[in-house]
Amino acid sequence: MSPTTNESEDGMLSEDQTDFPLNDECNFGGSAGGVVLKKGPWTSAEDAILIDYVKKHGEGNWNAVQKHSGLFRCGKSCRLRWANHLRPNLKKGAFTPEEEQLIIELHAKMGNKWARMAAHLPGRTDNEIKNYWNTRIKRRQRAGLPLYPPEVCLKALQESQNSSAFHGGDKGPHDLLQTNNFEIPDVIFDGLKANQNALSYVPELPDIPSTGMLAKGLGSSQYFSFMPPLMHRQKRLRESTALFSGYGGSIKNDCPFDQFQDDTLNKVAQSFGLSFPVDPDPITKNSQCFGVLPGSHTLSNGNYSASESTLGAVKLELPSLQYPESELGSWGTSPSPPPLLENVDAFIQSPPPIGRLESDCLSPRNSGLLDALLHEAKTISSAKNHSSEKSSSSSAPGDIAESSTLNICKTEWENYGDPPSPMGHSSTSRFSECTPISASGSSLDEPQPSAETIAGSNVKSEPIEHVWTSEVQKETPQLEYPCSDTLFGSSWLDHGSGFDKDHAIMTDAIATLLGEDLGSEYKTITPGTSSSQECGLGSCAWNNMPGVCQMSEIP
DNA sequence: AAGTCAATCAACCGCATTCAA
DNA sequence: TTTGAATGCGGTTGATTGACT
Repeated sequence: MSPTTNESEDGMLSEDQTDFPLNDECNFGGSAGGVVLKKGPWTSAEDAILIDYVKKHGEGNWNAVQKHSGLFRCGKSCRLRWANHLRPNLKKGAFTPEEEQLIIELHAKMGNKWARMAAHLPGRTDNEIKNYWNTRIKRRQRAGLPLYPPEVCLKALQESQNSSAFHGGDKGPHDLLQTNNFEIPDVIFDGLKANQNALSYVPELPDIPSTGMLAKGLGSSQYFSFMPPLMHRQKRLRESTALFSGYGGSIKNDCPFDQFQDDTLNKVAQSFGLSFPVDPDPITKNSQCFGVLPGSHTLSNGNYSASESTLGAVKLELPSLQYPESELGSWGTSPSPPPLLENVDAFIQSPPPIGRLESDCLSPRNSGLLDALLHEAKTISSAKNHSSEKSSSSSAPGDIAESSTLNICKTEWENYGDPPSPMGHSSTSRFSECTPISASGSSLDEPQPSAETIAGSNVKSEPIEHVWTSEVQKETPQLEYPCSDTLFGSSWLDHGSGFDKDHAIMTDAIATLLGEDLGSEYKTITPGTSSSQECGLGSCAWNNMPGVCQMSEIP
């Protein structure tokens, strides 16, 4: 596309481009010194003026351009034009395959840090990269393809682990793994594994950086199905704060979940940010799952537009969930799921410590990712199950405060979560999407490999455009369901009286949240161990999911 | 050939950060 | 320390183009 339009123009002012109102911040209240600033495409003459100005004065001080050059453009526009089109050494044309690969890798590590990514691509601009990426996302989403090729995930993972191993979580020497301010040391996960039983509670974890998300093992392409709605991160913070301010602020004291009404569910649904890559009718199913009525504005508010609902569209940007360090500390806010289920275990198996509840309750800054999902599930469900014994000392610390009012949440969840097929999307794949994939087609539901296994050569790379479909899952002859001890952490049952109950609570809540289909695929492993009557969730098909509705049957 | 739709790209917009007065 | 301007960044929008029907 030509960077300029109307080459015949003199580049100064044209009637049709200057008579509209100007209202952005670079217009100095609509004009600069009474001069209406021009907007719209640049002309070659304007380019020439700008180039000449920069030659004389150098870059910067863009607001002075208009004053000194007679160019009726605001400083921001000048800067953008220069940076994106006029500065020397800009590389034009399509991205090379190498560049594309690098973009993918960088995005897997950085998220939507276009400027930083551009720094790794000489001659390319952040705008170019951003446009490319957005186009690519749309394309892949439309095709139902995973966002990240498996090899990218693996590479990221390996690099991360190398970084962790050799640098103890410090930044590796390779800038590809350069961390932003939001990245937590990889050692945290190591510590989680090592101290899984010792950890009292995971909320001590700071925000899991999206940056390291893939690198930390959950980089499965399928993972993008859990991508939260993409918002400007500051907006997210603000909005989520506002979103839950009614809860967060009150939760400390009263946890007034009487507010947890229908719109609350909508909000929680938003916070989960669930989307379904190939779900033919995600709106409906999401709605069913989360109690969002079809047609509700909530989904669109949650950045799921009807037109793009299938995939959450461009909003599905995984690693960019990066919050300032100042925002870290509440595990429930973790923007990313833990890389492996064993880390999920660590996240969900331990009861919250006293004093953490306020930040954990309903996870003010929900990631929409699995850990948050699980956490909220646990929180909600715990409320129900503990409500009658909130004073019981057997309850895990923190549960007490959750109890009574959260019960309302659960009730609401049940009200909304009971439709026979809340998600219409295999919950097996739900979990699969949150776990590293063995590209050989083996299911993620297979016994969860260690991070080392995933990182290692055991994992065969798939073609970049590998499609993760239900067929792939079906190829897996058996879904060796990681049972409760694997999926949810053995310590659930190992920690004494409170934990087996929590275990059931947790899984029950997951069932409530995720819907019915999970059971169907697990049924092949432990068939017929339960019937719907066993489940208090009515039509909940989780009855077929061992370790969920039949949790008590797990030894 | 005309109309429609999707892809692409440039530019805009709003917000956050930085920095100097 | 405060304030406001300058700058940077990321998300979004709208125009253009090309493919398809």
